[in-house]
Parts: sequence; C-alpha cells; structure tokens
Amino acid sequence: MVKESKNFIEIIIDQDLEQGFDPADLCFRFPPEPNGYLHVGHVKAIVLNFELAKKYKAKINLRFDDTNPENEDQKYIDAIKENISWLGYSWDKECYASDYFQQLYDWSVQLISEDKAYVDSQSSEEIANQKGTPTEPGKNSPYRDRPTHESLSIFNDMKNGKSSPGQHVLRAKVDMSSPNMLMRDPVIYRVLDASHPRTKTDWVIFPMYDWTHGESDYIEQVSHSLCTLEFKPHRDLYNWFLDQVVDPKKIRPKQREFARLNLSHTITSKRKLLFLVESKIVEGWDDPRMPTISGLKRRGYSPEALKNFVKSAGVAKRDNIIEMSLLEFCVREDLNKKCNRMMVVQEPVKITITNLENGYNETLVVENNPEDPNAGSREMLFTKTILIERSDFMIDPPKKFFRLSVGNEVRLKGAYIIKANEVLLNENQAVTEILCTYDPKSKSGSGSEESKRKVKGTLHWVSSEKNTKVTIREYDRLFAHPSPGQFPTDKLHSILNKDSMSVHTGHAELALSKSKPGDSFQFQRKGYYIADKDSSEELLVFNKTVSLRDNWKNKHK
RNA sequence: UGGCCUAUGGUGUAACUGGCAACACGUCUGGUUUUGGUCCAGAAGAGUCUAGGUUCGAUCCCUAGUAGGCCAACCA
Repeated sequence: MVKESKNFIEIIIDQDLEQGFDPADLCFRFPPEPNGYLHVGHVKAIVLNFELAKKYKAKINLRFDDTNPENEDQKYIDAIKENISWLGYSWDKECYASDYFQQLYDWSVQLISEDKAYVDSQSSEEIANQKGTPTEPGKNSPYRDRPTHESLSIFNDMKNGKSSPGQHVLRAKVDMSSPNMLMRDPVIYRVLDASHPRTKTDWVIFPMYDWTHGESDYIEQVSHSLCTLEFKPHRDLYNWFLDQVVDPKKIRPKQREFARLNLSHTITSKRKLLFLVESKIVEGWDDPRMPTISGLKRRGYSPEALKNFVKSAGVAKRDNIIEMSLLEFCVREDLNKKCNRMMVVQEPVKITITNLENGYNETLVVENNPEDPNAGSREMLFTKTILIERSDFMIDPPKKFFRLSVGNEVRLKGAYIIKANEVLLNENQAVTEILCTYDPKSKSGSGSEESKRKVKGTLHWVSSEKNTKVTIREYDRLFAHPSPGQFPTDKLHSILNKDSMSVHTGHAELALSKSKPGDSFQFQRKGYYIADKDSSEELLVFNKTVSLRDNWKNKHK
C-alpha cells in the first residue's frame, strides 16, 4: 500500500501528544465554502483531514464556511456533501459558520468595547490607499480613534439594516505598520445586500473569513486546523483573534499549512473552472474532463483510486505539480482488480472464416476477470463472420508486429486460433475483408494439445452477426500546456486542446448490453470505460476512463 | 526594495531531528502471460540550489547568497 512514514502534520500532532495533549481532544475539520464544486485539490484536503481523524480516532466536522452569501448556494452544499460521501467518508458534525453569526456579533461588540475594533466610514478605496504596501507602513484611518460608544451605535445600526453596503465596515484595531499586511486593521464585518442560503435576510452584516475561521474552529474545539500554504500569513491574525476570546481552560486551535495539490495539465481554480463551464468549453461541472470530483466520478475514477492517488502524492510544504501518470497509474491499479472484461471493437474490419459453414454459431464461455477468480464467466457468440480492430491487421507488417497478417496466426481471445489467407481490398487499396481459416482443435479451454498452442498475438473480437452498438466517448487532457494554472482566465482559450473529446461507435459483445450507468469495464486490450448517465434503452454510452498501458504503441510513436 | 515560506533523480515524497540518499510514478532491459494488460526480475537516473562555517562526520545545525512561492479583496 502507501508508505507509512509520517508527514509533517502527523509529526506535529505526535509532538503535541508527547507534550501532554489529550488524544481525546483531537478534532479536525474540512471547511469548504459552498460557492462551487469540489475538485481534486479538495480531495487532498478531505483525505488528509478524514484520514487523520481515522488514524487518531478523533472527531471531524464538515463545516461550511458560508460567510459570503453572494456566490453561495444550497446546491453547492448538497453537491459537496454528496462528493465527500461518495469518497467514502462521514463526518461527526455538519456545521455552518453562519450558525455562529450571533456569537461572532457578540464578540465583535466586546472587541469594540475593549477598544480593539472600530467602525470605519471610509470607502473601500480610501481604506485600501491607507493600507500601505509590503514595503511601506500604512496610515491610520481618521476613524481609528472614534469613540467606543459611537462605533457601538453605528455597528448596531449596521446590524439592523440601517446602513447600505460600503457605507461602514467594522475593523479590528491591530497595527497599521505591521510588516504583515493582514494585520493592518483588517475589516471584520461588512454589510451585504444578498440573501444568504441559510440565514436568508436575518443578517445583513457578514463576518469576514479571518474573523470567522479561527473563532469557528474555537467554537467547535477543533484542535488542528489545516489549510493550504497561501493562508500562512493569516496565521498571525488567526492567533490575534483567538487571543481576544480564548478561555485558557478550553482547547486553543492551531493553524498549520500544507502545500496544495497541483495536477499537471489541469487547473484547480474555482474561478477558472467556472469559466470553463460558463463559456461552454466543457459541458458542465461534471464533464468527464473536469478535475471536479463529479467530473472525475463521471470519468470513471473510483474513490479508492483517488484516495490512493492523493496519499501517494504525500503532504509537504513545497509547491508541487504532480504528473498525471500517477493518477492514471492509481486508477488502473484499482480498476484492474475490480472490472470485468468485455470485448468491444471500435474500428472494425470484417473477417470471414472460410472453413465454417454459413450460419454457424457457437456459444463460448469466457472468463470475466483473470485477476479475480470470483468474477465468474460469461457467454460469447462465435460466428462465421467476426469483427476485429482494423489496427490489428497489417498487409505489410513491421518486424515485431504480433497481430494478424496474411500467412500469420493469432488467437481470438477465448476462442480459436485463426490464420489469415487472403485480403480483399477496395479501389482505394483499403482492406474490406480478411479471409481466414480457423483451427477447430484450438478452442480455448478445451484442454486439447492444440488449445494450448502458443501464438504471438491474441486479439479481441466480436461476432459481426450478433453484436450491440455502443457510443464511446474518449477524452484527452483539456489543456495542451503542462501547467495551465499559470495562465490568466482570458488566455485559457489559447492553450486549449481542441481534441479533448471525441465520439466513436463501438461494436460490443452482447453481454455488455446489460450494463447500467456507473458500471465500469475493461474493454479488453483497450482501456477502462464507464457507462454514462446519457445512456438510453437503445444506446449505451461509455466514457473512457483511461487506456491500458501500451508498450507497443509507446515504442512506435 | 518589507515580512513569511520553500529548495533532494524527469515528477512526487522519504531519510530514526548529524553516520556517505530510499520508496513510488515515469523511462529502459529481460522473463511470464490466451489482454503488447497484470505479474516477476533487473537497470539507468540525484550526491541533496550556491558559498562559507560548526563537526571525526551534514540532506539534516549556523551564516550569507541565489531561485521560486505567498501577502496590499468590504473573497475564502
């Protein structure tokens, strides 16, 4: 399985434990903002937190960081919960930052009373101008020394809807000359004219992230609050806010930061993902090319594969870009064990077996999965005319071509050995039909001497008389660039892979027609495919998850 | 011209907080195989950003550089 060496977070936790922290007090949380769909980057945060909870037998909350109603929606809350459950995790408590609005408000009043917060009545531009730059200190707001009772009164008016958005904000009184820009009197409350998915219009003032997050951790008694590296500068503020309210007898949460996961050839910015959806570059949030959990699921990636992927990627503090090949390895590894095999011919060429009478048909029994003895077997129909993959025959084969050519033998998987005797071509010299003879004694599994005969190639095939047509959608990377994340949204178009999706027709063995959306198969010698929700009674639609490893193709490219 | 973080094979992560760098993916051989899949065996590939220092000994500690990242939203 995955390596057992500890990551730096586990080392920190173990140290805390050694120093006397009660293991029963360990508590984690996964805190998404419900303003979009979860993606592969979130999978890392989910797995990190939930696996930590599992390992240390600790509690873990799912907390929606719903402090900005402008882009938040109940549909995202629902989708996020569904995604996490699909990954196989369950949380102890389902929490909402909005449930703490009253507490946060009360604490804010306390802050004002203690002269640690004030109402600023300047515009956001004015406030920004006074903020200084990373190299120059900021200037105090003219409202910084506004009398406490005045701030208290305006803040109360804000809460009661008596001020419009932008008119006043509440700011923490920290340090306008701090080298950390976040400490320069951060805004902690603003007035917003938007209906919140949960509190609706009960509240018109909304707490900012920094003021909310640490206090929410504290309210929930989260012991280790894990977030990504870009929040490192927020840690000072996180601690400052905690200092204002913390009861020393309670658990004081600790923020620690890890590097986010970046996957080569894909983007994980919610804004850019939204752009792909809105500009119709993809067909929706669950388009199989999307790195969203819903997209990954629809593409055919299993929860186990995804979890194993982020576990093998590890947790550290440096920026990284993980190669797609690792993800692909993880899916193949998982699917290889679990998927039944099926035969599907995509670009067919007809074979006629000349030493079989017209109308011949024989039912063969074929094993479902050589990796799983319990997977059983299925029946396949063998007839006088069959279909093989056009690429499995060559008129003028190169030296190490193990497949069919005139004068050569191959085995039809689960059936007989055939030999090609003659090719029929059309006026364009394209192959229209291959005439073969079969070796009747070579039947698979018959136990005869001939059935064990070795031939270099084995082909998948399907009866040309009895098969079922299916639609196959093949996907490729969405971007031609290995790190599309570095491009701004308006440049994304220029690095798009125009051929990221193609649609084909496949000729499948009859057994496949029983599949239901969500069923995954290995199409023998091709790859892994999952039946899509777009399937109908008449026509099954499959999405290609990933191809099989292919040494032959690699060498000949 | 501020603060903080990071720096190990192509990629990612390790190395018992000082004892001449390991694992996985990828690549390349060979074997097995009724999937050019799987499986098995093996190989190549870094001497740990640079320069000093401490030490018998440094990927690990110190100093100074260099490179990359993050921070100036009434976003999270």
